[in-house]
Amino acid sequence: MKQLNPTNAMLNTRDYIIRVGTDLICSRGFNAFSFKDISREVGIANASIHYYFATKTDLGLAVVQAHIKELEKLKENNSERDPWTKLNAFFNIYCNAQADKRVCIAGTLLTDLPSIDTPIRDELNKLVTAIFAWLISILEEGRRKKVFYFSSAPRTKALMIITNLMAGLQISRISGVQDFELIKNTIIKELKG
Amino acid sequence: MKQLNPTNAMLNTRDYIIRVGTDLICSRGFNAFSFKDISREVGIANASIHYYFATKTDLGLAVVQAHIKELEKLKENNSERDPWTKLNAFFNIYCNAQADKRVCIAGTLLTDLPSIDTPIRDELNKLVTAIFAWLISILEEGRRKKVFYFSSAPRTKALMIITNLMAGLQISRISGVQDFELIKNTIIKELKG
DNA sequence: GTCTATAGGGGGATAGAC
DNA sequence: GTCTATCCCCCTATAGAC
Repeated sequence: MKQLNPTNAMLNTRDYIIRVGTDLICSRGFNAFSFKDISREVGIANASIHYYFATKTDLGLAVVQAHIKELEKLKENNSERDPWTKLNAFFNIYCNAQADKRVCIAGTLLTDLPSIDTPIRDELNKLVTAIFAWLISILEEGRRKKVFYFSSAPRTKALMIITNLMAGLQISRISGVQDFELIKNTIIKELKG
Repeated sequence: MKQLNPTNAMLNTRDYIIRVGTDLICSRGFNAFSFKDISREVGIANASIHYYFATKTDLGLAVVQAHIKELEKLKENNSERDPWTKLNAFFNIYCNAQADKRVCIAGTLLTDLPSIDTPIRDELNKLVTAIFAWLISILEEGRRKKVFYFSSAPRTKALMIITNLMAGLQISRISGVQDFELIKNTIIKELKG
C-alpha cells in the first residue's frame, strides 16, 4: 500500500514530478499543462524540471512508462488471487482515477494523438497492449473456472469492457459519478450471467 | 446529402471555418490547434478568423453548436424510419468520424475538460444530453416493437453503447479500424438477443 | 541539484488601412 | 471582409552562477 501510494513527501523529486505530471495530463490533457504548473506544485523552479526531463516529451514518456510499471506490479501482486479479485483490482485503476476526477492516460493521449510525439505514442501502444493482455487473461481464467459468463471471444469482451470504463470516466465528468458506478455494476452483472 | 455534406467550395467562410475547426479539434484536441492552422487551410489571414469568431472559445462554442444542429437534423430526417435504420444512422455519426481518423467531439473535450471555458462546457452538456435522449428513444422504440432485446434500463443500455462507441474511436486509433467494426458488430449482435 | 535570467518561438488578440 | 503589422503573454528550453 505504501509502495503503491506513497505520500508526496516520500517521493524523490523525479518521481514527484512524474506524479504531478500524471495528474495534470489525466485531468487537463498533455497540451494543456506547462512546466510552470509542475514547478508550482512541486516547489522547484521551472528550469529545474529540465534537469530530470530534458523535454516535455521525455516527461510524457516517463509518465506512460510509470503506468506500465504500476500495471505490471498490480498484475504480479494479484497473480495468486481468484478472477473476481483480479477483476476488482483491474477496475480499481479506473475507480481511483474517477475518485480524483481524472480520465485514463490512454484516453487523454489518444484523443490528441496526432499532436503527440512518436516516442510517447510508441510507449502508449505498449501500455494499451499490456492493459488488454491482463484483462484478457483475467477473463479467460474466469471463464475456465466458470465464475464469469460471456458469449464473445475474450479479446472482444475485453474490448467492450475497456471502452466502457475509458469513456465512462470521460462521460461521468459531466453526467456524474453515479454513471461510472452504473457502468461498473452493469459489467459485473453481465459477467455473472 | 448535399446539405449534410457540402463540399468546402459550397460553404460560406464562417461555415468553412467551423468545419476546419471541427476537424482539428476532433483529430488533435482543442488545445493543440491554432488559428494559424485554420487560416492555412481556409486560405484567409489569421486575423480574419477573428471577424467571425472573436475568441477561440467562441469558435469552440460554434463547433459544438453545429454538432447539436446536425444531430437534430439527423434525428428529424430519420423520425419515420424503423428502429434498426435509426440505430444505423446513429452509428454512422461514429463511423464517419472513424473513416476520417477522428474521435468524437465529446470525448476530446471531456478529456481536457478543466482547461475548457465554461461556455463550451455548457454547450457540450447540451450535446451529450441530446445524444443520450436520441439513443434512449431509439432503444425504447426497438424494445417496444420487439426488434431489440436487452435486459437493463434503456438509459443504462444507452450508456454502455455510447461508451463503447466513444472509446472505440479512441482505441482504434492505435489498435486499428477492425476494432471499431468489432465493437459495432458486437453491439448489434447483442441487441438481436 | 537548484537557482535566476533570458533566449526564441508561437499563441490569441487588436488596430487600422483598404 | 480581408489584409498587414504588431502587441503582449506564455511556452519550452538553455546558459551559467551557486
